[in-house]
Amino acid sequence: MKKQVEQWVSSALERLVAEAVLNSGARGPVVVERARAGHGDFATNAALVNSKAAGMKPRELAERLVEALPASELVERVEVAGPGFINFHLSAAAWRSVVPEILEKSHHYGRSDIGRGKKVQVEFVSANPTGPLHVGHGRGAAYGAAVADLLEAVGFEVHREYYVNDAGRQMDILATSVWLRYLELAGETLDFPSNGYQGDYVWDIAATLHREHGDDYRHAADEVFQGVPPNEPAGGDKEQHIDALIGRAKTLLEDNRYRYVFELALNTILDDIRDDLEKFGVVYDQWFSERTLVESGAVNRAIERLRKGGWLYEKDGALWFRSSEFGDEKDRVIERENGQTTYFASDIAYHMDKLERGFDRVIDVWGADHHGYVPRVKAALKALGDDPDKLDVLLVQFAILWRGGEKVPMSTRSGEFVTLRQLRKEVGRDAARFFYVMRKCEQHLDFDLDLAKSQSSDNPVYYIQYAHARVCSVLRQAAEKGISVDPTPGDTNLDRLAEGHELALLKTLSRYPEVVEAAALNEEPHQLTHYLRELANEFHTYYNAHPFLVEDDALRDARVKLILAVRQVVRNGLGLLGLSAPEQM
RNA sequence: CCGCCCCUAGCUCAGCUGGAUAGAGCGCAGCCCUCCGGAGGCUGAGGUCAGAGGUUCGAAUCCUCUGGGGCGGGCCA
Repeated sequence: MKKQVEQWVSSALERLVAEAVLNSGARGPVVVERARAGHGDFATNAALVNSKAAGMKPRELAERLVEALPASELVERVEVAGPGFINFHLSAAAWRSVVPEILEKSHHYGRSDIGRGKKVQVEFVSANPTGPLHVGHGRGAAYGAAVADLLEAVGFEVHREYYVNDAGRQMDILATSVWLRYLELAGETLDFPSNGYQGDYVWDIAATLHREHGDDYRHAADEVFQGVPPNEPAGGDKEQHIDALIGRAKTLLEDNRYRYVFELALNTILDDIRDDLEKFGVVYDQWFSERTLVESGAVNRAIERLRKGGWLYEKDGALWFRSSEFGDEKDRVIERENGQTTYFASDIAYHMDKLERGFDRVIDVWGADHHGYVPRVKAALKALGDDPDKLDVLLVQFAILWRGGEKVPMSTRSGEFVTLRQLRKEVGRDAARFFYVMRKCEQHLDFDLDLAKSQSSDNPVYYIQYAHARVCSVLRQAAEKGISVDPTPGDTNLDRLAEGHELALLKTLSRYPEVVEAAALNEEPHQLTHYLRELANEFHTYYNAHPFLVEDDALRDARVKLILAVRQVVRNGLGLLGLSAPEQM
């Protein structure tokens, strides 16, 4: 509907240009938008932004534009208002046409091809595989998945990816933690490092190792801790302590056995994460391993490209990247004194690889605590000669859980965090997916667990899903009463839709494609959650005001078609957010 | 100290990228409805858009400064 109005406006503008009233070179941005109450259905600022180019007052130009508009029976009247807005009042027939459109397009209603098949990669979650996902990752998961689905809905070719940090020191700490727990299970007594991974899942992996391999990996605790500097509580440095332990693990287990423990830990956790996300309705096209970047030589290739560009230098025995030349605060190390490349080096290679794969656009969904990282990655892309504007980083703020009016304490360090799995179990997948995307990403999220669980109209998830179930319920009721319902999308009888509630619903239904488009292009799923709540509200209001299964065949047919359209749109919207549309609740 | 983000009704938040009289839910006050699912509906009160300047026909929206809050600032990931 909006597109239709936009066409009328632009054709009127063309006409004035042809008549030399307007200078074609100096046209400002013309916007057509949904008008607010009292200003018709759509409004455009076309006359305001072009008045200078036309050399006449805005209202005067507006009158000329109105005269130049093509005639249509969908328009009731057009008026000039305020400083020079043009307001369109559409006929009821125009709005009614949305019902057959929805019923015909069915689950395609709201989809479009404005993305023109451009390739977009969305990388999200990408949590280190050193433990189960927690509720912080959950928001990134729900947000990234929704953005990806929305972009796909408007015609982009979307590639969903999880970057697996399987090459860093954290993984060594994990493997060593598992081994130490295994030693304890095997009967050794030792002081577990304060910097090691404390969670129960580490015990679980250790138990698997012990169950399947008995004492094969056992070494005496004294031997393990031989020459290891003291831990922090004992007056030492915890980092040096854990690094020394990693060294001992590698020495004592030797390559292949260490590798085995490492892989066991990695794969167990990765499988768990994959399973967790799948049950959350989040599925990836690719799990991209950091290690393959190193092995394929991509990291070295990235470094070489930077070196050729003259963006590298050596200082204090390390290799530095001149990121400050490209807007970063300071230069960054990409290869350490000990010859190891940094995490940042991998990330440069990874983003280089993304663009080499031909994506027109790359979206990273990161936790907001990584925001300082954005300038250096963009700097690297610039230095490599790539276009940094192809990369869009969405920084997702933390979610704070509330239960019983109090913050749920979460300290990631001690392993005392709420896992995504626990959250799912407590509030269910649908509520979790919805609540996570209710706010735009840069907004802190207050996640009210009690509200998410409550089965009341205060809970937006239930309110919306109930609208869907209620339509289904009406249809069941009709079937019980032996009332036949015509499911064909024709427009017969629709002229019986004349109530104010019905007109309001029609207008809201017609807005859905615009909402999906805006939510997708702005990467803001919350626009869709707000819309769905509004639609549900209008439906419930309508339900309370008017009976649908009336005696009058034609009227009943029209109303049933309308609520079928509502059901379809609710279902489509929930689907894009990864929620189910239950037939009864 | 520096950088990024946030500040809109009592609370939680929208505000369609510069438009007309700033909106919704909860809460509060009052009222209606017992009908296809009461897991309702209607009305009302409630605002210096954190503050001050600036940009222009026009600012919650863009720019600068100030205040408050969050998060960062490793040869960690």
